[in-house]
Amino acid sequence: MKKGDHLFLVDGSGYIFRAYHALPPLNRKSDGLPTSAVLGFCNMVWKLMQDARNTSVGIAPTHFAVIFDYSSKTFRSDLYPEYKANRSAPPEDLIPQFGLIRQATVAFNLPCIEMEGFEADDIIATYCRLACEAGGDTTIVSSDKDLMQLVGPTVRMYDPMKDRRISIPEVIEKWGVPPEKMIDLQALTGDSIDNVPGVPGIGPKTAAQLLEQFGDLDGLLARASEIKQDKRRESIIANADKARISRELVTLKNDVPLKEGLDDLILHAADGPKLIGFLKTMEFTTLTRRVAEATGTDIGDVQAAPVTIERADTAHGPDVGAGAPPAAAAAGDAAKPAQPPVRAEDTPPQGDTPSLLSALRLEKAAALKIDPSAYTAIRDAAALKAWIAEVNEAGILALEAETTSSDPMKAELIGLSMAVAPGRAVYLPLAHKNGNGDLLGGGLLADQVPVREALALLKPVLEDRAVLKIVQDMKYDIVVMSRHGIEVAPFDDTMLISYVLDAGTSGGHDLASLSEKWLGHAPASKKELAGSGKSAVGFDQVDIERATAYAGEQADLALRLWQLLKPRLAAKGLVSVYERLERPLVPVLARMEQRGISVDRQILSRLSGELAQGAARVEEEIYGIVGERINIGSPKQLGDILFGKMGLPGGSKTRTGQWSTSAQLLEDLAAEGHELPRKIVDWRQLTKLKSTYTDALPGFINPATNRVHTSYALAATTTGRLSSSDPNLQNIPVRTAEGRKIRTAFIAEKGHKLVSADYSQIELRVLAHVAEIPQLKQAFADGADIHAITASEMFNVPVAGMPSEVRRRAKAINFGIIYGISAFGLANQLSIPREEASAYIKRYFERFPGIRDYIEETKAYARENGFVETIFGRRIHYPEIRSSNPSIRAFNERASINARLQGTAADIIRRAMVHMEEALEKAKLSARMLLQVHDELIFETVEAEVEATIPVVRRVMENAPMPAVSMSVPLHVDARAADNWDEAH
DNA sequence: ACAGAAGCTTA
DNA sequence: GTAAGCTTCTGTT
Repeated sequence: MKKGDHLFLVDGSGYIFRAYHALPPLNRKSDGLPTSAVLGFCNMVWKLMQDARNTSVGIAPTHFAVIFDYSSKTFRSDLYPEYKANRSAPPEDLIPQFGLIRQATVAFNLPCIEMEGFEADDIIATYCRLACEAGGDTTIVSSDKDLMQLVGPTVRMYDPMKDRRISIPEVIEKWGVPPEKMIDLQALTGDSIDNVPGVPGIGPKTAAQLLEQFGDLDGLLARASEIKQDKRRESIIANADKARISRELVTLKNDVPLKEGLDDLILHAADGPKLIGFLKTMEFTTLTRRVAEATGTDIGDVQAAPVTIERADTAHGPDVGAGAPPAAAAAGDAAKPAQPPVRAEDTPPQGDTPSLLSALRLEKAAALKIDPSAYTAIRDAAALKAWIAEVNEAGILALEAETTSSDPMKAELIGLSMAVAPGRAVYLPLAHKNGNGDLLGGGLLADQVPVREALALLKPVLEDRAVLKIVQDMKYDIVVMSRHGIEVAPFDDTMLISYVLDAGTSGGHDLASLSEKWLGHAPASKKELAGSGKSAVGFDQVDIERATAYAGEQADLALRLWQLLKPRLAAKGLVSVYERLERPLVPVLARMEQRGISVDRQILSRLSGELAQGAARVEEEIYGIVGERINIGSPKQLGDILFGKMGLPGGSKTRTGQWSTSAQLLEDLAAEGHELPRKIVDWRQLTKLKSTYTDALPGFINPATNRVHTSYALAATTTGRLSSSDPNLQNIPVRTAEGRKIRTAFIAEKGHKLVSADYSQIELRVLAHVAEIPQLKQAFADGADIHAITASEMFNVPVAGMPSEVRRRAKAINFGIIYGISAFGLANQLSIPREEASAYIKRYFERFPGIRDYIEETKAYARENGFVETIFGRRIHYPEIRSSNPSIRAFNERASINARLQGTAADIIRRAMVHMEEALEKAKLSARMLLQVHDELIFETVEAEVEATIPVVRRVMENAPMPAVSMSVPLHVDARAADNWDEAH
């Protein structure tokens, strides 16, 4: 090897696992032999040999080798017996592929290198050193962090699956340290997969910071006492030995006694017939053809070459432990019948009745073929004007905003897709960029109508009362468009129509699910267009042609679904649910989300500090009792310590066979006098509050508005409730004093107050109304203590002077009814024997026979119809209510009992929200709704109007069922104002 | 990277 | 016993 030569080292073992998991399963057609990893490997090697210049590598190889692990037993196991000890056997269908990939390597005319007692990584390290000494360059084909220590001026890595080059800057970017410090970093962080211990509590971020500060691991260990953070310092001092042994484990050996020298790795031209013979045997038709073309071989001249297929018990692939089960299907076995093809065909839409099926067929016959290539892009103002004329003619317009973010408060508008009839869709690109953009908005692609001009042209149509806009998930588009000064109306929302028709049936209400369900068509996914996870790009980076096909289809599908679904609302008597409870709530919620709520950063930061201190203190106490520094956050480790090492009693197992460490169980142990469980419960509370709330919330403060904007989902629950996410503001702590402090951070603007108004016992009131229970109705009419009345009825004790325990039990039963009571659940809740719980329920039904009737009637109705209804007519489906499995059936029965109550309560507050804005406006009040938490509404209002606002809010909420339904039980709303949410609640 | 389990928060 | 969403850990990369 000489200067200018280039050595490629492929980490064969690493690639096998990655390819196996990343690629869809693939089986040889003739006999089902699994081959996805083999094909991935062959494609990758072929590509590297053909066009390394065209990939991120940029250089063609002169030397090439594929390196494999020989077995899991290496010198490291002697150093540290636990090393890689918890590796399990590879998946069954991967086992035969280890051998095949070695044979593929040989077929490619490439050296296939492995060495007993050493890992592939050590061999790679040794070749790296040799190549470097000879003056050559090296590319390691792998993305394994264990190899990053080898990166240097002449050595880089290449990730073939992401086409990404990893050299010194990329290592620094990813890990915060240069390659030569990777060993020390790994020694500190450890590796749970390989069982490298590291130092507990030190992750990559901390490790990088420490190495920056102290130079290297030895420096750090020598001067560990200087570390300021108590816990960190002690952990490092206590675990110095672990760090040193970890360093030995992760340091790659670069003096492996190799059989093949660098000259043995010189790359030879592919032997066409030999390679094609192998590929033919594997039945890789596309690759076979490509290789044949490139090598000038006639495929017909080549016979498929025999291959050897190893069974698990003979293969010496890495990590195939001695205890690995033999592969069930040694795939070449001729006696085995061919397995079914693995790439499953699209399943046809499911209908549950013959009439639905036939209706489906009719519609599908009527539906035009969906052809994304037929959509066009609007590239100038003249075309846009022509399109607008077409829209006015049609009177309907399906619409979707294409943006850069799923958060509508941050999303930049990139384009609009529009459709006026099935198959007649266009895409209007507005802000697609070429990737070379600068801060001044350069990089904008040519031939796009300027945003301002386009929106000015579109605004009249989008706001035209005579043009119905059809949108899938309108709330998102309302927020985005209103940020551009356009109030889109009127509209229909296909997601909400589906939700009203089909809440509770399987499948979501998103466009892709609806398209598959009703049109039998899987739309192009955004993932395919823009990638996913870290490598995702903004929609502005998608080229306009591909964006047109994708976006046009979205609008086309929304339009077709609307045509299909809208008539069904009337057919099923659900128009008023849609028009009164769903559609009008959309703009209301859009405004609430846009307003957001003010959150005090300083309060949260102070709380975070307090919680951190508290948690650290409890943590030390726990370590003191346990005697080692376990990860308290790991239920697995915790279970082992509590019930194994410390031998605490009881302990049930979860369904995965782990010890249960639930709060309930730990509380019980604490009650028996054990001190450790109490501390664990405390620790969990502190860390939960910190991670979920005080640490996370500041990250949701929108820099532009300085407020937190949650997102409400209208179609996420089965019962009609809303849900809140990003952040979820419907589960902010309230039960404990510690938790409630978080609510003090939710504050009113200066000169304003927060008003909180919540329904009292709304679900029990609904129960009293629908089940017509005289005693409960009377109690609510009298404004009495409902749980005390229940207890008094059941146990014949007077309300005055009632022991709190008696009332508590009655309260649990009342809640139990709402949840579709079971003796098992009640017994759990009250920590009493199941027989006793049964007796309570029996007694309850004797005193309130109307409730038993209500329950039985609900079950019978659900069984008969497959759904239940709220008093406003909302339908909630329970397709499994007739299941032959008793536990599934019972679950559906309980859920349906609950759904009538929870759903009715949800409908009531929806109606209140729909009526609220108009009532406030009429009363000339400036109060604004900010949040909804199922039975509570939170407003912000100027201080001077607080007193006038509360009665209006209360009136709207208490009268919300009217005039649709007149309830026989009064609703009661408590409301108060304060500077923060804690005091207002 | 991502999925699932466990655990915890709310009404 | 009902209805949700988020974080951490774990186990496959």
